[in-house]
Amino acid sequence: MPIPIDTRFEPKSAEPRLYAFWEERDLFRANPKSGKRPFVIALPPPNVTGSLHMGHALNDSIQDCLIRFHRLRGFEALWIPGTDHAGIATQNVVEKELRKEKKNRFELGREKFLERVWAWKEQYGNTIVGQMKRLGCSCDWSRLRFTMDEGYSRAVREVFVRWYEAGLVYKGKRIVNWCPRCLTALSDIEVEHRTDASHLWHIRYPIEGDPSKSITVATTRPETMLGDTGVAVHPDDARYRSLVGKNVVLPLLGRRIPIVADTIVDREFGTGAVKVTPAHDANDYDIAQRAKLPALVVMDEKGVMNDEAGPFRGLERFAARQAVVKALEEQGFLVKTDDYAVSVGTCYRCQTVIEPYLSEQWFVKMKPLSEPTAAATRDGRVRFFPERWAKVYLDWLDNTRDWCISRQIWWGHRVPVWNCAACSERIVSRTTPTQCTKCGKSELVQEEHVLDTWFSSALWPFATLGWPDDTEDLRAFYPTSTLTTDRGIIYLWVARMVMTGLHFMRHEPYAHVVIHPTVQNAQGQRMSKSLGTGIDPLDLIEKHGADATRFGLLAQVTGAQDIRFQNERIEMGQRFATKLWNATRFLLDKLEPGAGLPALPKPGDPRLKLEDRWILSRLTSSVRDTTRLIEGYEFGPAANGLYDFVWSDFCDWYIELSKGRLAGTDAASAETAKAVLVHVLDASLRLLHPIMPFVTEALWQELRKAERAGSPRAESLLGAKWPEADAAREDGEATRVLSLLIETVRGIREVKARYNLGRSKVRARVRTNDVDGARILRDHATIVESTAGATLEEIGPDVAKPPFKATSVTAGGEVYVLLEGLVDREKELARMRAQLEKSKGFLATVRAKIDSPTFRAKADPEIVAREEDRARDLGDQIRALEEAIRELGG
RNA sequence: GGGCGCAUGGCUCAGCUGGCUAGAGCGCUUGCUUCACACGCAAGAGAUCGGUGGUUCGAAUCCACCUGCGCCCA
Repeated sequence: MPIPIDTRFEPKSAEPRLYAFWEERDLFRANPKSGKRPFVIALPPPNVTGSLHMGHALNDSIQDCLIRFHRLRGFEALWIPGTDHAGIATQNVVEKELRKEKKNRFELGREKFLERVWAWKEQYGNTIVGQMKRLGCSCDWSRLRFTMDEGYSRAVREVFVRWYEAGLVYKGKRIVNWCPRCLTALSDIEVEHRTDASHLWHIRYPIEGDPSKSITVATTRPETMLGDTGVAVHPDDARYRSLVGKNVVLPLLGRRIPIVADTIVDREFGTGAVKVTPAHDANDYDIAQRAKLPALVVMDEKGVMNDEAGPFRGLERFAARQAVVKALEEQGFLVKTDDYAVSVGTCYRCQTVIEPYLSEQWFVKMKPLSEPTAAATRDGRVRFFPERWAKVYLDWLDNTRDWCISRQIWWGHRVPVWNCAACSERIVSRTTPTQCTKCGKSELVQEEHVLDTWFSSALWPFATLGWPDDTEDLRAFYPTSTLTTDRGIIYLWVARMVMTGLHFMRHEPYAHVVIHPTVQNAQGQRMSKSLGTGIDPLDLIEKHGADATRFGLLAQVTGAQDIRFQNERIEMGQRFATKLWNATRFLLDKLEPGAGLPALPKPGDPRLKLEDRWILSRLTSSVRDTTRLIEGYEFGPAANGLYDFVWSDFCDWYIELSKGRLAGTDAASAETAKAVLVHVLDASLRLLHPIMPFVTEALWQELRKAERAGSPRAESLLGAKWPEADAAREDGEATRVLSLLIETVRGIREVKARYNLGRSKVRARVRTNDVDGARILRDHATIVESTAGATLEEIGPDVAKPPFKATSVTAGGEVYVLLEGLVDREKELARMRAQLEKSKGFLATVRAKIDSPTFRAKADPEIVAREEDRARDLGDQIRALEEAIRELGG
């Protein structure tokens, strides 16, 4: 009585059931006391506003693959999940809701608004968690964190205070990316760049005291000239050297401003002279710092020109540009206007053009933090996969500016700084103070700003584990092992996590950083909701199953930086899951429930037949390859290698070869075949589990039904062990012999296909090139006969050619298939001539090598020997083909 | 302007440190309802590996330059 099993795997119903099975048994929970070596991944926290997109799906598949792989390998595997409060994004979502109600946050007030955001978060914030479960992610949900939960917020304050006390956090005026619509500073990643067709305006600035002389500057933003406080040239520029130190009279406003020298000026750009507007350009700000020029803000926070703009006051910045150009032209200061493609930064939320804006903000001093961070990568403590990303990362660390950490929004960690209204004392505190530490009065006003979201996520690897408390988790699981993420946040997030980790934990937060490719759509475009170019991974899971989705995504991961999404790969995964299901079905049909699984004979046991030794040898290679590939984060080759092994080696050949034995009368042989089938299938399930957790778990449990009661086999595949590569199972001889047999089988099948003989059995003779080959074929004739659908009448080096036959020339000799008058002479000739041409061409290239004395002298002796073997085989083949052609009268 | 990635059969991609008669999946052609699987089995057609030079006994693989597409930084 075989073990019953559904004819088909239905991911839609099976996957949620299996996930519930894992969760009910709490199998994802990590134990800090286990004493096992930890393997830890901190999930890059998705935005609470987010839903699973293709980038998440890929990144999560990679992480789950690593976590499940290490879990099977005996590590204490911990995948820490969580979500990010995502300042501006979340605030915008709730503001949009308010707008629908014809309200805004200012009417509500800060406190009420924040209540509203929290309510929204409670209701919708865990959407993505459910979606990750659909994907099969084995996160330890008991440790789910949120960047604004109570403990985490304490970590944020702790960091701020400690850095402030160390002089690493300061308040100051700097140029920031300012969105005049959102009215806040933005991080670099929140600024998108596009190229616009615009102009380069050349403006003449008269030299003070000598109106006949002037210096011409080129600019893409003429309206900012109102805030010019200098003109800069390169110190080595002979054209302007005599002018440095002189003043010019600023057109339109008549202000006197100096000409300064600075090496940052590009002599090739425009006229080689640039206007300096320190309050509205980051480079100009730097020049001004060096030249001690004042900074003059000429527009307000909404981008409207202020009092400093004189006659242009009240104009919106782009209207001001027009007006300024017109005025310059009228007054004869405009020298010329060139067409020019200009790169403009825009707000990623509202597409408003970003204004580099001098504004008072909180900053983190970068240099003392970035230097040790760069060193950690230079000396190999933090490695990147692929390695090339280390360079990108180091370039940024070596040139980074101070980090603006304050944002003018409400949702986030409010800067833990209070100012005393009575005595102006600044209090920076871990806890909310009630009275001034200096004057004792309680008129404290907290800073309005909140911290950049990345400030809190920079603490992720240790704040999630309970820092600043000295928790058991922190001791057991920090540092984490591997971080996998998108290249887009290498600077913003990866670098900053390493900085904080080194600074507060005195240890880098992870040893490996895996930068996964970006998933593009089939046309090579970025997947984006607003462009409608995205594909929803949940649709894929719905249609093809989570296993198929994961397989398809992982199979596409190679070293390249982009992958074009191929639905075919997902379909491939789906068919693969079905294949695995059916292979198991085949085996279960031969097993009895509770009867116990047959034990695999030891290496060298004579019960193991050729094909047994062959598949066990192949399995050994597959175990070794898969282990190495996953350890090296080479998911594509790992997935594809397993696909080939299971499908081609195991299903196409081994299962086919086992059928005769299982149906035959030799009970011992059948038992051995069964044992090998069980062993290889079982190992394959474990190898595939990190990639396709659901179907492998389902089949594992089916296989378990054959076990006797009390078997030590784990109730879930999650409790199983990763297969070991057993060197004693390696068998080069079996591999060599089986390829000769496969060659011969293919020869016969090819003839049968040529004559459309379908499933009918044919009679065949095999002429081998040598006695050794003949012996092998005779020993294993049944293998050839059963898989080729043929009867081998004669085998040997001098087999007589039958009169009516079709011939197939193989590497080991010739196969004659008896055809009794069916032979199509033309078909045979065409076939053989084509093969002859090919072989001759190949022989020529091989000969060219062998005949070259330098080749013999310089190439590896192994290579030389192989080429000589090849030449001999080809010679045999060519002779056989020529003779066969002659016989047919060709 | 600097850096990086990609360019291989009709399509999408593998081919890491040079030894390949260049693989896979899809698509295409032919045959097969073979008792695990038609989401299948078997067989087949189809590529001078973007271009030009160079290094080498030997280059899809290394180097230089060029062309096209994409990403990042300034």
